[in-house]
Amino acid sequence: MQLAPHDTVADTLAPPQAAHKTIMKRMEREPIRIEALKVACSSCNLRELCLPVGLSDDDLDHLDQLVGSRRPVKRGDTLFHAGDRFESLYAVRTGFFKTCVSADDGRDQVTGFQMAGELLGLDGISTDRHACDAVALEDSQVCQIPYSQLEKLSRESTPLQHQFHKIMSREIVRDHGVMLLLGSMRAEERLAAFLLNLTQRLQARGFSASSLVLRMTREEIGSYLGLKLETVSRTFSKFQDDRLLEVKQRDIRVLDESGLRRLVNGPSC
Amino acid sequence: MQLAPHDTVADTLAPPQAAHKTIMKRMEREPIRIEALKVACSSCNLRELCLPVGLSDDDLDHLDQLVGSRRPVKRGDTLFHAGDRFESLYAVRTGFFKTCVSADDGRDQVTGFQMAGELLGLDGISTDRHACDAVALEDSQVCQIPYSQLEKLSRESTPLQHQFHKIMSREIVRDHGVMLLLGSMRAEERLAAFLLNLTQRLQARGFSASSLVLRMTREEIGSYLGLKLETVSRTFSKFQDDRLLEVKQRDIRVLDESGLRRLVNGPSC
DNA sequence: CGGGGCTCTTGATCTGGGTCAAGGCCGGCT
DNA sequence: AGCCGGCCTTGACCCAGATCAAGAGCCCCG
Repeated sequence: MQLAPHDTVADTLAPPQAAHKTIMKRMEREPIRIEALKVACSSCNLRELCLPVGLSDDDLDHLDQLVGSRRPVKRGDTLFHAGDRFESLYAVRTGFFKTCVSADDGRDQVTGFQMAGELLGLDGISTDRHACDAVALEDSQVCQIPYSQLEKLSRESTPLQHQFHKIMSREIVRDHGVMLLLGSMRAEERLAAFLLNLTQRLQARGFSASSLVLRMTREEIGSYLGLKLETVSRTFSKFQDDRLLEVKQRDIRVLDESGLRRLVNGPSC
Repeated sequence: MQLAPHDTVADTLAPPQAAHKTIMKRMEREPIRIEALKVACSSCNLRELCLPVGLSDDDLDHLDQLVGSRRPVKRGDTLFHAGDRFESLYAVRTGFFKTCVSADDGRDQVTGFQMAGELLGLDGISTDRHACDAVALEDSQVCQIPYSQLEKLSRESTPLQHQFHKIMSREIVRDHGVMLLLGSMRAEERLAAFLLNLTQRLQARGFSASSLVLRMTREEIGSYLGLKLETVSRTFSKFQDDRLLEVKQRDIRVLDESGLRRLVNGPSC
């Protein structure tokens, strides 16, 4: 079982790096007017990974009106806190986030890592308050989607409604995959599953499947995987000894993907 | 943090035992005509725990038309399998279910236990196929909710749409709570959290908060909590030694609820 | 009402990953 | 450039929970 499929993603996606560079250049020229920078869903290169999947041009126009403001979030900043009033969902445009819940006694658990095209804030719908913190792990931009307007629009557009439901359902399926991982896998299997999931999502966004830069610390990986940071570090080293990976701090090169896959599926036996 | 809040439940709910007994009596008299037994959402004593929360009488009438058939599921029978085509959601009317996902290598993980008023099948929306098995742990009845009709109706009724979204979101929040449990709690804390969650949900349904009959085996509890059945059994025994519980096989009596609560929140330290 | 097969309990032992501790690396800031 | 603090690695040791094993309770069915 794949940890978090995201497998409805279109394969025909154009590599997003180029557009990203353009934006960056523009940001250098006009550092003050970032927030005014309006990019419509209809012309966004993430549309096949994000909310607009399967929408007609007409529906897309409506969505464009809804997704008004873009918002930069600096590395380390919190997009929303648990307990904050829930008003909007956020689609990651560029960058990388983590979400985490905390227990009363302060222990906390990373519940996910989100990259371009993924939605943040779905947990807030249930009680009108966010149930987790969302923190940017690098300088990022999000598109703000006012929830009441999304509900309104999805009453008018069947494909949008359908797509939104699919995204929520996919989050539930993903969570169940993480439960399987946390409940029944051993450290090596967990880390292998995690890496395969990351590379797969990066690949869907036009990046290399074999080399990646981790945006999170060993501790954050550990929290997500139910392991201590020392165990994560040791397991990385073991994978390196076994010629599955090349690890240099946060730079990872996958040398033997099928080896990782074997680890996840059939354990040692 | 509560494991799975379900805290939007109305406190004013009439105890369902009485109605349950009535149904049971009727079932004894007319064992063959069970399936014809039509109970509308509008007159269902679970309506404050189920999909109809917050609906107007008018909307309820529409929902009644949608939720046509009721279906008995015998103990041990599977309501749906992973991979089955997804067509309907199911609301548990009476009885008790577990849902579980399985890895390629056969290991499986119980992802939840569902009781009266809770929805089964939400994971199917994402790929049009169910992603887990749903198995009845006692003789049960479910209301079948054809999904396409639910989508249609929720385009026409804002409160229904809103309630449906809340239910999906609540499932996501619940899953995150389970991740916290699996990722960072120790055996005793996990079992205590599990028991508190169960008693809370039973209480919301009008049952005693202090005595319950487990419908699942030690192994199923263990799978859900990421523990082996021996550990579950030992932890029950320990709780009994510590005067927190009285345990006789599947009959559990909670002797010290706040003791359990203390275990979950502030661990030993 | 007696036998067989699940469950559940309990004991003995083992081990994967946690804990504690000591350095090393690296990037940001003065 | 050089220092400081946050990350990361690695070693030594320990312990919670897994594993293996034996037997007891309970329920269904003939």
